Amino acid sequence: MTVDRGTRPTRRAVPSTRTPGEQLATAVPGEVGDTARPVPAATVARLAVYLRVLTTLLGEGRGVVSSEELAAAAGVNSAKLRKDLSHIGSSGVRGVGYDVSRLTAEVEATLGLTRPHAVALVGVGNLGHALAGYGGFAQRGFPVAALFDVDPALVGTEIDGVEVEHAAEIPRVCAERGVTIGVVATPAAAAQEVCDHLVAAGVRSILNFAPTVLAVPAGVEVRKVDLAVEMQVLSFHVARRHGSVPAAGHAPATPGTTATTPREAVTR
Amino acid sequence: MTVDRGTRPTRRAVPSTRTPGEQLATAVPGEVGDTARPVPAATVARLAVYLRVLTTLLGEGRGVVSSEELAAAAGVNSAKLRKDLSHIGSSGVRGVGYDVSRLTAEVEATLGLTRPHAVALVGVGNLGHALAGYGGFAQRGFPVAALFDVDPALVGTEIDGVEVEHAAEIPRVCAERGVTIGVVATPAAAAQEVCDHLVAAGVRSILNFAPTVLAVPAGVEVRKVDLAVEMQVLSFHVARRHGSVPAAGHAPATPGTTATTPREAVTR
DNA sequence: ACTTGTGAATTCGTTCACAGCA
DNA sequence: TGCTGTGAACGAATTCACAAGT
Repeated sequence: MTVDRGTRPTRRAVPSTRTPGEQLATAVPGEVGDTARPVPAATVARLAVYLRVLTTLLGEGRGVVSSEELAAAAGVNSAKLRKDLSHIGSSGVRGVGYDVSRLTAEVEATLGLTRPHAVALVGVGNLGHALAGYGGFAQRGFPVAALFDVDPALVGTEIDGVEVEHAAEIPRVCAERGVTIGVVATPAAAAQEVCDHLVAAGVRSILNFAPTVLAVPAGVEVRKVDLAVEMQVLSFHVARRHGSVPAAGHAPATPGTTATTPREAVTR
Repeated sequence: MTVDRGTRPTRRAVPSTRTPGEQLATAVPGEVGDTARPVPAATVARLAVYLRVLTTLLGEGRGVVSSEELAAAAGVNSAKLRKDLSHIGSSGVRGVGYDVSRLTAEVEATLGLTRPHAVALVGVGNLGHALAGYGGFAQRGFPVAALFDVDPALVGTEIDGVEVEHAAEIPRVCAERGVTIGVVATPAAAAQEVCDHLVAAGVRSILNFAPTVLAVPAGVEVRKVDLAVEMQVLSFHVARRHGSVPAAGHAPATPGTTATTPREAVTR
C-alpha cells in the first residue's frame, strides 16, 4: 500500500535515487539527565573524516575553504557537511567559507581530541601486533599505553617500546595508566572475557575487532570492526551484479548504482 | 505481501552535474527490470552478522531457532531481525522458528557466498601483512589470490603460500586469477593510484583501509575501514561523558542508550 | 555575487503491535 | 499457545531550496 495518507506533499524535484548509508553506529545517548544531545551520531563519524581533510589543507597552508570543496574532498554532499558543522556550532563566514585552522580546532574540540586518550590493546596476535605497530594510533593522539595477551610466549616481549603484559593485569594496569579506550583484537572466544575485564577496569569505550557481539553494561560504548562482515557485504554486491541486467553491452555510467563517486579525491 | 508500489516514477534523469555519493548503498534501483530488488542496504550488513551466529548454532547441532534468540545473539531486536529476514524472502515457521540450516543457506545465497571470491590485497606493510596472514579470509570463502606491493624488499617474498608481486602486475594478475574483490592497505598517498589499477583490472568491489576517500567510477563499490575514525568516534564518547551528567550510577537497563547489547553474547 | 545556515520536505530505517497460521 | 510476517507509526538522517549575511 502505498500511501497517501492525508496531506499531500509537494513534490518537485526528480526522484533521485541515491543510496547513502553507512552502518552507523550507535546512537548517542539520550539517557537520563537529558543533557540535550546535539551532534547527531552519524555526524560524529563524518567529523573525523572532515578533520583529516582539514589537516591536509592546513598543511598546505590553505586559509579558508568552502563547504563545497571540503565536502567534495570528504566524499559527501555540501548540504550535509554544512548541516553537520551546524551541529557543532560552527561558524563559517557567509560568502567566504570556513577558516581552516579555526574549524580544525572546533572539530578537534568536539571530538575530544584536545588531549590524548590512553589506549590498551588486548590480543597481540596477528592483527593485534599489526595494530600495535601501526603508527597511526600514537600519531593521532591515541598512545598505546598497554598491551595484553595470555600467550606466555608473547607476555614479556616488547612492541614499539611497550611491553606485553598478561591479560590478568588488565585491571591494575589500566587503572594505573588511565586507559580510557580499549581495543579488543583477540579470538572471538576470548573477547567477552577480555571485554568484561576492561569494563571492570573502568574502560568505557571499546573498539572490537573480534567477530563477536560483546555484551556490555549501559554506558559503555562499543564500536565494531568486522572484516568478515565487510567482505560479505562486498560479496553481496558482486553477486548483485550478476543478478539481472542481461549485460546488454555495458553502460559505463549507469546512474543510481552503487558507487562512491566523488569527483576528486582529497589527496594526491 | 503484495506491496504495491504505486506510482513508479520509472527512470530518473542522470544526476549529471554533481554526484554526491557515499559508501554503502544497496537497494538497487531496480533499473528497468521487473523484479524490484529490495534488501535494504542496512540489512545486508546485518545478514553477515546473523550468518555468523547461524554458523555457530549449526555447529552446535541446533535445528531451529526463534527470531528472539537469534536476534539476541546478534545484538539486535527481534522485530528488526524478522524484517531483515523478510527482505530475503525467508520463511520461518509460525509458532516454531527458523530452520537453522535452511536459513543459513538462504543468507549465504543472498550474500553471494555460494562460491568463493578471489581477493587481491595491495599493500603488504604492517596492516596488510597481518590481513594476509589472517586466516579469516580464506576460511570464510575469500581466498587471497594475490598480494601486491611496490617495495622491492617485499616483492618476491611469500606470505602464507602466496607470493607478493609488484603492483604494476595488478592488471595482469587480477585478470588471470579472476579477482573480484580488492583490498587496499597502502599508505594514503598510494591508495588512489592502486584503486585505479584495480578498477582498470575489472575489480568492482574494494575494501579500503587507507585513510583517504577513493574516487571510483559508478558501478564500483567501496567500503572503508578507518581506524582513526573509529578511535575518534570513541574519543567523542569519552569526552561526552565529562561534558555533563555527574555520572551518578544509574539505572542499568536504559534502552536506547549507548551500549551495544545488554543481555547476552553469542559466544561463550 | 557568493556562500553559509537552516526550515521543510523527503527518504530511509526502526519499532510497535497485531493478524495469521502452525 | 507460540512465533512469524508485516502494515503502520515513529524517528533519524539526508536533501532541497532559500533567506540571510557579508
